[in-house]
Amino acid sequence: MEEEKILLLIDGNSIINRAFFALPPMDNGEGLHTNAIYGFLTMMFKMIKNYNPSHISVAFDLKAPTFRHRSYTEYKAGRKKMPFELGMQIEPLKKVLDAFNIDRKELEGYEADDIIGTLSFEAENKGYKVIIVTGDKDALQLASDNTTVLITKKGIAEVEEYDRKGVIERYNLTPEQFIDLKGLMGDKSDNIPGIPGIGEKTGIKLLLEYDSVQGVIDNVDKLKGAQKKKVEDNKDSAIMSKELATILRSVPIKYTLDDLKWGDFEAESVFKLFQEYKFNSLISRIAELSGQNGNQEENIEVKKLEDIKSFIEKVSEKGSLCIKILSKQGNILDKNIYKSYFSIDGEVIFYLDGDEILELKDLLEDESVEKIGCELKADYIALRPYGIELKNISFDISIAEYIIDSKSTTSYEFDSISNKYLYKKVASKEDLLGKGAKAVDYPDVEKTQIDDYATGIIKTVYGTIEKMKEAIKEDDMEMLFYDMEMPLVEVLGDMEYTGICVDSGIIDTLENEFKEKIEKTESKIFEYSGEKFNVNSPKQLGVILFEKLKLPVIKKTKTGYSTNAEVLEKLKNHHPIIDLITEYRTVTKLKSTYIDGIKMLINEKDGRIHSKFNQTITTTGRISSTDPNMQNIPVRTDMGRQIRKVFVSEKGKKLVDADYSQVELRVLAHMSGDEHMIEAFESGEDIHRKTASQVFNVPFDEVTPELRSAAKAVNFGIIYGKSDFGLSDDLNISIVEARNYINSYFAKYESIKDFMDLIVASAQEKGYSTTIFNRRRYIPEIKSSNFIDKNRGKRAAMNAPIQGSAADIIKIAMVNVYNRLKEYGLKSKLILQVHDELIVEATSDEVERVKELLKDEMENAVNLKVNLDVDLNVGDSWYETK
DNA sequence: CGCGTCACG
DNA sequence: ACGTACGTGACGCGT
Repeated sequence: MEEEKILLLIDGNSIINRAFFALPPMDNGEGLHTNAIYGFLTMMFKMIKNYNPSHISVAFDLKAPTFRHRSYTEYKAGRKKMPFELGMQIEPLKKVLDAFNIDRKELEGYEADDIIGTLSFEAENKGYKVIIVTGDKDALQLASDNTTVLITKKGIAEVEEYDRKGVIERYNLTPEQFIDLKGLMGDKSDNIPGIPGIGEKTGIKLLLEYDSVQGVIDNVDKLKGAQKKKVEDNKDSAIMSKELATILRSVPIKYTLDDLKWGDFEAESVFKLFQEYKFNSLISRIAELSGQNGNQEENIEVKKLEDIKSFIEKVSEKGSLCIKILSKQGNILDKNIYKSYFSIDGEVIFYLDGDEILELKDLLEDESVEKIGCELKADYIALRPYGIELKNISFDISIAEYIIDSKSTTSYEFDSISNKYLYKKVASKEDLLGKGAKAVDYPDVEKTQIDDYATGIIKTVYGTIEKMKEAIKEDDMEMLFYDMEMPLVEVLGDMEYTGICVDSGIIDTLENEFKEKIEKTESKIFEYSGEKFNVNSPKQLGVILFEKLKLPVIKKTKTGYSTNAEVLEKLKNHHPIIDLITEYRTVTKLKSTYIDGIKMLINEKDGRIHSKFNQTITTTGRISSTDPNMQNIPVRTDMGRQIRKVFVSEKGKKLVDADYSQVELRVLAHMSGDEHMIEAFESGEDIHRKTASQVFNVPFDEVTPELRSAAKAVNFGIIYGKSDFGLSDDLNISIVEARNYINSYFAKYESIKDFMDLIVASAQEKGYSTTIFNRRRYIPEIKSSNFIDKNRGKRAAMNAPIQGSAADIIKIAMVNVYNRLKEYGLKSKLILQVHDELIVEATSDEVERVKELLKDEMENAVNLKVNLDVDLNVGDSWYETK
C-alpha cells in the first residue's frame, strides 16, 4: 500500500510574526534576535509531530506589491512596518528551512496565501491530505473535507482546527461563503473596506439568508432602512472586497509536488545553525526529526550467538570486538548478567543469555583482541563474578567524548553522543528503565526494547569511533587517551570491584559516641534557646539566633539569615549557644554523612565498601568518587579523623598509603619553568618556609611562623588565581598588605607571573587551556562580557592546567602501579585514589615491596623539571596511615 | 529539586 | 565599579 500523502503548508510570514510577538525576546549573544525563529520552529516541530506530513512547504510574502495593490491602491495601507528585531530573523529562518531541506516558496506579485491556495488546490486534487497553518482567518476559505486549516490562537502554542465541517459549525457558513463574509464586513488589518457598518454578526445573518455577496446585492430590496442604504451605497466596494479577499488557487508558479517531499536532510547543517543561534534545547530534536522521516535506519539483526567457535575465529581475525553487557540489579559480587551483546562490524549483533557468557571467557581475556564500547568499566565489573577479566579495553566512546570536551554540563552517555555526532535519537537508559533505575529489572522491560537499547549503544560506538579517533588525533591527545585514560578503565574497575574493608565494630562504637554527643549538645542548645526546634534547619536556627536571641546578623542568604560556620565563628563570643551549635553541626555531619551513609553501603557479602570511581565527571581531569565519596572522608579535625578508623585492612594485610608532596606546586614550578621555584624544590627544604625566605628576603632560619603561613597562603592562592581581597581575608591582614605580598611573590617568581599571564591570554584566544599532556578544558565564559563570569573564567583557566596536570600524573602512576603489581604476581591491590594519594591493601609479606613500588612508580610517573616526592605510611587502618 | 551547609584535595 | 579561590559529593530542609 502506498504511504499516505500529507502536505503541510505554513504561512511563513504569519507564523513568524505571531511567534515574534508571542515570545519574550531572545538572542544568541552576538546581536541576533532569535525568539521568532525559535517560536516558528517549535510550532513547526509540533505540527510535524502531530500530523506526520510527508510533504512540507513554507510560503512567504515578498516586499514587492501584489496584484491586490494594483487593483486597490489602499490595500494593506497603514500597516505598521515590521519591527527591526523581527526583520532580522527572516533570513536566518529561511536558512534553517533550507538546512532542513524544507521547500519554501515566494512569488513576486502574490502573497503567501495565494501560493498556499495554489499548492493545496493541486494537492487536494491529487488525493493528498492538506494541513494549512496560519494566523490569518482568511485561510478558512481553503478548508475542505481534505484540507484542514489550523489557525493559531493565543500566540503560537495552540491552534484551532477547521475542516469544512468545522467552518460550518463555527460560523454557520461554508468555506466559500467565508469569502463573501469578508466582502461584506471587510478586513481592518488589510484595509479592505467591505460595507461599512456591517460586521461579522450582520454579515453572517445576511449570508444565511441570501447565500453570497451577489445574493445580498440582488436582494437589496428586501432589506430595510439604514441597512438597505448601506448595501446600496457600497455594492461595488463589497464586490471588490470579495475579490481582494479571495485567495488565488492558480498562481503561475513552477513546481512539482514531489519537490515538497520532507524528511531527507543533512542533520549536520541544521546542528550547526542551531549552535550558532544557541538553540540548545532544539538540538536533541534534530535527531527525532531525522529518525521520523526518510533517514530511518534499517533494523539491525539481533541474533543468538550459536556457533561460538566460528565467532571466536572471526573476532580473532578482526582483532576487535564491541561489547555491551546488560545486568540485572544485584550485588556487585554476584553473577547478574541478563544478556550480553557483541558485534564485530556494527551490522550484525549477537547475544548470549546470562551465564552463557562463560563460553566467551577466553576471547574476552584475549589481550590481542581490542574491546570497544561505551562505559566499559561496567562491563569489566559485570564480568568479574564470572571469573572473567576483560582485557585490552581499548576504546570507550564515553571516555573519548569526555577528553574531547569535558564540559561539566553534558552527559557522556551514548544517547547524547549519538545526538551530537550522528544527529540520531536512540533509546537512552532512562527511556528503557525509567528515571533513577540503574540496571535491567527483567521482566519489567520488553525484550525487544532491551535489544533496541543494546543495538543503539553498539550502533553509536561504530558510528562515532572513527570521528572520535580523528578528533583525538587532531587535538594531539593520543597519548592522553590511549596510554592514560583507556588503561585506567580496568584499573578503576578493579578498584571498584575490590573495595575497601570496613570494621563494623568501630562503626557501631563511633555511631553510639556521636549519638550521645548529639543528644547532649541538643538538650543544652534547647536550654539556651528556651524551646525545642530543629537545629538542622537553617531557617529555624536563624529565627532563634537572630530574632529570639537578637544576635547581630552578619550575613544574609537569598532565602534568609546565613548561619554557616564563618558566621558562627564571628558570633561565638556573643552567646554560649554558638559553640554548641557548631559542635552539633560537626557531629551530625559526621554521623549522617560518614556513619549512617557508609553503613548503608557496606556490602553484605564481603563486608567491604565498593565506592564508584567515575572517570568522566570533572572538568579538570580528576577522578570523582561516589556511593560513598571516598575522597572527602574527614581528616582535618581530630574528631572527624576518627572516621578513618573505620577503613581497615583485612586480617593479615596492611594499608600502604602513598601521597605526593606538594604535587600542584611542583607542577606549577615545572610548567612555568621558574628558576627560583625550581631551586626552592631542589633545596629539599620545607617549601613554604623556603618561599617565605625567598619572597620576603630573609634567611631561611629566620622565617617566622607568620611569614611561613603568609607564604603558604600565597602559594595556594596562586594556584587558584586568588585575589588580594581573598588573601587579606584569609590571613587577617589589610588588602594593601595582601597586595604587597602578592607583588613581592611575583617579583621573585617572575616566570610564574609570565606563565599565568600566558595561560590567560591563550585561553582568551583559543577558548581553552591545556595540561602537560594536552588535556583540554574549554572555558567559553572567559570571553563573556560579564565581569564576574569573565574573571571566574580567568581563574579557571589558570587552575585547570595545574590541577589537571596533577591529575594526569597520578593517573599515569595508577596505571603503572596496577600493572607492576600484576606483573610481579603480587596479591596486593590498589584500592583507593584521593587526588594526590594512592592506597594499596598489601599482604603483610608484600608491604616492603609495595612501598618501594609505589614510591618508584609515583615519583617516576613523569619526568619534570623538579622531582616528585612521595610520602609513605603503613597501618592497619586509614587512620593509622598518617 | 534547589538551596544551604560542609566534608575532601 | 563590579566580587572576591579551583575542583568535587552528600546530607537535611522545605517547597
